Amino acid sequence: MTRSDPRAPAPPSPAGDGTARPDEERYPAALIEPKWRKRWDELGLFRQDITHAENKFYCLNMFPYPSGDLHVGHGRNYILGDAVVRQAMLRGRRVFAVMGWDAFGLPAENAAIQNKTHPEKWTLRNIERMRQQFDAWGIGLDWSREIASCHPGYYKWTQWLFLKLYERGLAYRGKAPVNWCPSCQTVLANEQVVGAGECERCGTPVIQRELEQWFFRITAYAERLLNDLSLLTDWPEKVRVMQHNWIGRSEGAEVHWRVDGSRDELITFTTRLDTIYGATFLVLAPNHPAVESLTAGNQEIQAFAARVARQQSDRRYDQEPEKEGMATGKSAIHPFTGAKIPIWVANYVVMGYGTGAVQCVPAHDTRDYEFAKKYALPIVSVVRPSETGDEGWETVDGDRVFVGEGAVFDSGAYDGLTTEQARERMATDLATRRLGKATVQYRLRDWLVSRQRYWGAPIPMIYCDTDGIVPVPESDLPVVLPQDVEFKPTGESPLAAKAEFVNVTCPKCGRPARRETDTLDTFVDSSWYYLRFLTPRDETKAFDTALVNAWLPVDQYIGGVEHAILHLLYSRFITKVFYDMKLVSFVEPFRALFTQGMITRGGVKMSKSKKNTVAPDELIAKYGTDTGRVYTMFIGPPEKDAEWSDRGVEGAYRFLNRVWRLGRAHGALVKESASRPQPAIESATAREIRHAAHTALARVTRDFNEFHYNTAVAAMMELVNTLVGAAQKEEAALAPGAPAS
RNA sequence: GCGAGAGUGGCGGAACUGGCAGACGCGCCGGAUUUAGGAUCCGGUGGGGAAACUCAUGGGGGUUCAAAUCCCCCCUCUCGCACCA
Repeated sequence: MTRSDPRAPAPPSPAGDGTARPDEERYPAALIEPKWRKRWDELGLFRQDITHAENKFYCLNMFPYPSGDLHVGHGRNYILGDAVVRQAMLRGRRVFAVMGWDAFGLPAENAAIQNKTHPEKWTLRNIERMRQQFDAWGIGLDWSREIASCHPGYYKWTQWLFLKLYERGLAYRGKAPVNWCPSCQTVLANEQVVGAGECERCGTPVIQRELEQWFFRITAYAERLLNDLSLLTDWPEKVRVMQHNWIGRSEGAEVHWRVDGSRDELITFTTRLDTIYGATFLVLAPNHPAVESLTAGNQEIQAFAARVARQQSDRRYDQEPEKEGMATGKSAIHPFTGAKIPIWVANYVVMGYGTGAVQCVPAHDTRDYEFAKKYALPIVSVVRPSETGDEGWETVDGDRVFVGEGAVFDSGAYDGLTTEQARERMATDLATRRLGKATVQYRLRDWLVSRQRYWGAPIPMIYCDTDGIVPVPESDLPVVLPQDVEFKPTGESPLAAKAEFVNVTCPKCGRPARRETDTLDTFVDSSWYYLRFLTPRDETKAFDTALVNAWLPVDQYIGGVEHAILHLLYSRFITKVFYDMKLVSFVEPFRALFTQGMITRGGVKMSKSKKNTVAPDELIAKYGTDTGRVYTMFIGPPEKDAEWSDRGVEGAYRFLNRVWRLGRAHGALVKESASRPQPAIESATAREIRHAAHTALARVTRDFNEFHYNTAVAAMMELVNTLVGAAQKEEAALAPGAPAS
């Protein structure tokens, strides 16, 4: 921003004294932009009096993780959001635009280990830095409402949320596998497992370990989360579909199979109960709980199951692996025929879906067919296609397998029924005999919220030898994260090594007890933050029901598509829980959603680790904020990824200079003519200008409503081109052959 | 494999409900300015043709007075999920 930089905006020289030719005059961004930012601040333009909510417009960008310097890729999100905010404001909406920080999480902890600083210090410094950058970008925000999820005044209420879920039976403790590095003795997040399942730090193969962990029972809300997607008409179709698939509802039936020669029972889930007369074997997932008892003493098969289970958990293959299995030697009793069919363990059934046990009908399922062929298991057809043709036929290794619908045969009392009728009847009959029933399965799993990490909200629970699991009383919140802990990864939360933290008296019996030392997943922090901005400093409650009901749902939510599933699903879930608690009156937190694309450079996402970022500070120093903003808007369709181009930036800069020169040369005229009555007969040029202005107006309005900022900028460029052309024509007409100066 | 989206100049991309394909920008070419280069400003710029014209929106068919846009078949790419029982 120094004057000596030849590219810096030159000071205006209206006298045309020879230091700068009029056609070279630059837009003096360094003078103008700070002036206006100061003015907005003085006016309190973005401060909102929340006591009035009529005509409200709550616009929210997904709050960022304070990772340090922002680059122009981040800038795109906030510049788009700012455009939405300013348009709404100009249209007289009561705008609510706020910013916060998703400030807990692993990177802060890693940075702390690396730089020997405290995560909090690192985080707060980054926040400070990023706040300045937002300001330099001219993003209009009500900073008096800023929140940070790592602040005790905030996470107190994250902990409160946990207690509320616990009270309602929606938070529970259960076993779950974690990624474990045997060498580092630590739990690893999925993203710390690299290559073919190795520890990011030391390269040791990562193993799975079962730990007691906390879960949120989001599956209890699966049906509503699915159904209410239909309310979200202003969400991108893509995101709705992703959520739909993630929840993954399928209707089918549970079938109980008695294990021959034992009192044990296996439960399978199938969507094709109608084919059960064709079931010639059962397959269990390698980590199915029954595997151990069924194969007691058989080391070979247990080793096989363990190996295959590990392979499954890696899930780092491009194609499906070759199907592999071993017979357990045990059989199950077919609930309809009484036949004994063998029970196998195989790698193509996973524990994470259904019951982890399936009936196998090789004649009507491609996977079962493939497996049956390999191990020479019987293949029994029971469905006859209702129509001829290729409908419902699949090809496996050159063989044709019918997986479609039709009529069943060789199926006892059900012969002749359509597959659909057979499914219904069979389910009813199973239910009567208490051997099964029609059920609905979801792919969605419960939300594992425990993290064996330091930098997060402590889970407000206490373990007492007498009273068991005891929640921390609400009046004792927040459970404050202690400052001085050792961050060395040890395998459990660093909090566990902190005696002053761990040792506590039981709130029930007063005897010595231990605190939970795990912290909450940061997605818990972000699952409710949009409710906090209305009353960011309230120490008496998480949010104010009346205010929240007046100002929410968020009218426009903006963020990256990378949050299309988890963050949005969790927020929707928590909102529904609050709805059930009668704390909010709406069932969906975000009325409209816009997911913008990333900025790439050299074809890859702009990121610090890729070393392909463009620093906004340099950009602003060289061209000014508005150049960056115009370019960012113009770079391409906002919902798509866009490649950064330094040449493109210069184009935006040229455009702004054109506007500047046009204004300086003709601004006075415009002002004057505005107060003059419209002449009865317009000149051709005047008509051309009027037409261009109205066209631009219409297009920009339409484009803004549809997030087409790239074409809105183009429309304004066109208008300016027309005006410059018109000005030249007029000058030529006024001074024929008489050069000025 | 399933689902979603996309294929238009040298490049990013426009084209509202079927109505002049290529807006706008980058690049390139020419001009002005400059000792020169850069920067800046002005103009030109899909292919072929001297021209009238003509050919062009991944490929092939179709509907229509009229198709980038609608229908059918095929190809390619991107993203998401993935042995979902």
